[in-house]
Amino acid sequence: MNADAGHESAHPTIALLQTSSLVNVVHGELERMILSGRLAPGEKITELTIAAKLGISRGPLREAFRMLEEAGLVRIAKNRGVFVRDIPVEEAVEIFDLRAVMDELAGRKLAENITTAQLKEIRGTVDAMEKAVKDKDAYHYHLLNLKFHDRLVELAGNSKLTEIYRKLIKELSLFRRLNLEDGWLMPISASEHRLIVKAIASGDADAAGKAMFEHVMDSKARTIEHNLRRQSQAQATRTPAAPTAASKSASKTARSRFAQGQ
Amino acid sequence: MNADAGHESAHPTIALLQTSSLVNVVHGELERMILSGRLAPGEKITELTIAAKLGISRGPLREAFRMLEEAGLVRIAKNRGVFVRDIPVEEAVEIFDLRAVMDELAGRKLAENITTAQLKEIRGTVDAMEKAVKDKDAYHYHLLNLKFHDRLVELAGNSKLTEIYRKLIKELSLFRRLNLEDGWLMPISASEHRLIVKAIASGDADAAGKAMFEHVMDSKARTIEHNLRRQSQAQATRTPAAPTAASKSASKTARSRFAQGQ
DNA sequence: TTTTTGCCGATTGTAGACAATCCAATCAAA
DNA sequence: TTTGATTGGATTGTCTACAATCGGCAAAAA
Repeated sequence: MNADAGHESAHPTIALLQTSSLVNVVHGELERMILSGRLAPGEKITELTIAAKLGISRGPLREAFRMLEEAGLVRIAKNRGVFVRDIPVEEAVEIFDLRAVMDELAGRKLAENITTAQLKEIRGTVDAMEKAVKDKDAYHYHLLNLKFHDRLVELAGNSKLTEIYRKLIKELSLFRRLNLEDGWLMPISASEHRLIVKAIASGDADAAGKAMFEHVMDSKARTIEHNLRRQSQAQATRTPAAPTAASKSASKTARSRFAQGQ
Repeated sequence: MNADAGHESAHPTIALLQTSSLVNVVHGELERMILSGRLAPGEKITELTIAAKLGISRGPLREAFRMLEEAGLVRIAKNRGVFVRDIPVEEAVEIFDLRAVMDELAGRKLAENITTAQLKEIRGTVDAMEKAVKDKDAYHYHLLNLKFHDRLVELAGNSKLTEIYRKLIKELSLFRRLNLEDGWLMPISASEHRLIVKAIASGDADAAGKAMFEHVMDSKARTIEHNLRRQSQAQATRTPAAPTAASKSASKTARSRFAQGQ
């Protein structure tokens, strides 16, 4: 009977078995499939299909679905099934507004508490982002951008903030018009990241908070504009082309009103 | 084939059956039991007990538990069971900081968009709160205070903000030291509510945001102070009294380290 | 042709059964 | 007395089976 009651620091694979049940594993797997787009927004998820594919029964699967529902990634319609959620523009806008004040809070905390080692790490990420811009590697830039913001929020030291922030980011990734089909948003925002880091490094909480806030709001504006452009453009090609084919494919892919929030 | 496909506005009880499964009902019931304190923080919830009490099988119950876990109200420890979560002070502080910026956002939006009818409604709630203060009815005041803030956030018109706000409030109610044992916090904050309403009514977004922010931070400070006082006082009575009896009761009540977040 | 009605396959909702794991009490040994 | 192993009861994890519901298709009626 030494220090820890129980088995805190066992062998990693043992610890995994002790903490992870089938439900947890399946939940993680489904989340990855959804966030990667392998399960597309609006798509219906049939229990038996997934259960057979993963080689498990429906019980744990249904528990995982309930977790994903609470996380806002799927929608469960009684007697009808589970659908990957499709975030409407209005909700995306709301999330941006919320993110903005959360990032602002993160910026303020960071300006007050960040260490030089952490600053160095962040600068490294920004360097990598600028390199990705030079290489015109939009996908890599996208990943680095996610990492940049996630790390900043994490370093702010408020775990609840981090938790909610990540939840929102996951939901936002279901706003499909944002990142699919014609590549990721091109990095107009690259230079803003330098400004953010600079403001944080200066220790000026107001400036850092404002830099973060404005950055998110800019991102919001770009996303909306991008969305409007895509929408009108899609309508322009669809209307004169083949209206029947469009409605046909809409009913064919098991997309439905159940995908969106109520 | 008129307007709505399907059955939008059916008879209320029918609509209930169409949307609510056992899982939803049980989830709501458990949530009420937890938030009301009938299931206390740290307490273990045994599946069979609840299942028998509600007259259902374990399947839907387990799904409801997963939802509650994701909502942060319970903690599931593999092979060990479900425990009502006990929010530690540090987490409560984090929630307050987060709430502060969310309420600030709400205040700003309200200053820009609130209608006179809504203002009247809010003023009515504040009136009721002041009456409760006069009557020294702390419990009623507590309820009105919750309603006041909840309604303000709701009127801000950002449904995602509302959703997260409510989630945080629920979690915060599991910070048991906050509201139990020696009555609710006495309403030192009563006059601040008038200031908030006044700032919102003036249409000054900065002022309204600041008023909301400061109010939450004051609430945070009071809560921490209150908590520290309770803690030292509890220690003072416990240490000289009966140490063995204390440890005994601690093991008797099925409270455990699994109740808190990791 | 258009609408309606009844049926059938497919899918989900719930319950019950079995296997795996944990906790506590008991007992043996130092 | 304390430490360690063992064993039995209780509880959870998972699976399978059955009941309820839904959506689509075809046949019948208008």
